[in-house]
Amino acid sequence: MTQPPSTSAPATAQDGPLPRQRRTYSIGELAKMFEVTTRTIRFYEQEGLLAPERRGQTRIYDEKDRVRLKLTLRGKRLGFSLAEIREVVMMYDAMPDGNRRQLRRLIEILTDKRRNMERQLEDIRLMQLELDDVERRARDVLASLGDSD
Amino acid sequence: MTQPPSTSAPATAQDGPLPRQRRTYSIGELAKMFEVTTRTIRFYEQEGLLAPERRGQTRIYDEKDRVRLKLTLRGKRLGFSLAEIREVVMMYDAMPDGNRRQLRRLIEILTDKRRNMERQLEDIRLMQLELDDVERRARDVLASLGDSD
DNA sequence: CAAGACCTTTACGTTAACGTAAACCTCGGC
DNA sequence: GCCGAGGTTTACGTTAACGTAAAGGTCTTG
Repeated sequence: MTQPPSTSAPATAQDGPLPRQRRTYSIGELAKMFEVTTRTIRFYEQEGLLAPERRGQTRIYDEKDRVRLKLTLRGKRLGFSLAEIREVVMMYDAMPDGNRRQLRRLIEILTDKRRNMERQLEDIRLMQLELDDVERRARDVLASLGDSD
Repeated sequence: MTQPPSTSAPATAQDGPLPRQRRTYSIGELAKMFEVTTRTIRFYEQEGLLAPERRGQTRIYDEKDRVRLKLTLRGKRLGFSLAEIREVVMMYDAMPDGNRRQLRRLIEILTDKRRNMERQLEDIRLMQLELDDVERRARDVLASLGDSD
């Protein structure tokens, strides 16, 4: 282990309240924490979504990196491409000294994403109804199979 | 969504009582209707998600096919793979004469999907908050840029 | 000092979901 | 008769998002 064995991470796969003291993480820790491979994390860096510091060769991730990874994975679960995620993330970073055009563009993108979310909400609602229906039918058939088989 | 009723029945002479209600679609019609390419629709067939009838070489889609395509595309928007979608669709079709094991398996899958939906709902909620936050900041910066730029 | 355990880079492989192109029918209209 | 707008098959190409393997560095622990 390259890390000080002070506190072993719980590896809950979700973000939990981790000890305030531990401000940095190794790539392996993050990988376990979010249940992804180290390859994935390195790939995200290569795609410009993460930029951890280095101690020698070794990557050192801090709280900000961890949050980014979390947001990235959430975006992925919602079907965003890494390119889309990067677009927002990078613009967010460039915001403080962004010019009007960039900011308007960012807001435009956000509005678009929001519309996307709305549609997904509706899709989920409909899909849930579908699933309910199918399951109900399945249970009916199963019940009707009662004593025969 | 509702298109002019262009029944693709040739309406040749020798007309018997044409089954009203029996609307059919060409592949091109469906493609336009859902804003996908014909390639996509053929691909879905190849993957076992659609099974249109044929008149000669030509594919003839009916109402059931259209609904299937709609559900498939909705599933896709929610991040399901075609394999996952097919799994549910095929089990649904095989339901009537399915055995216990198959039905239980189907219900199992459905429960899994439902969990998936729940998580997505939460993800969307969180993502919306994120987007709100970013947009608010962006607007703040934009406002503070008031007279300078 | 050797063995693990963890990290690194480089680079080729894989899968899903189509895109794209070629080469071909077939039909209704001018 | 031919033309354009549809349809068809076959088959190779592409992209995103990693997987996987090789070959090697650095600790630390027995």
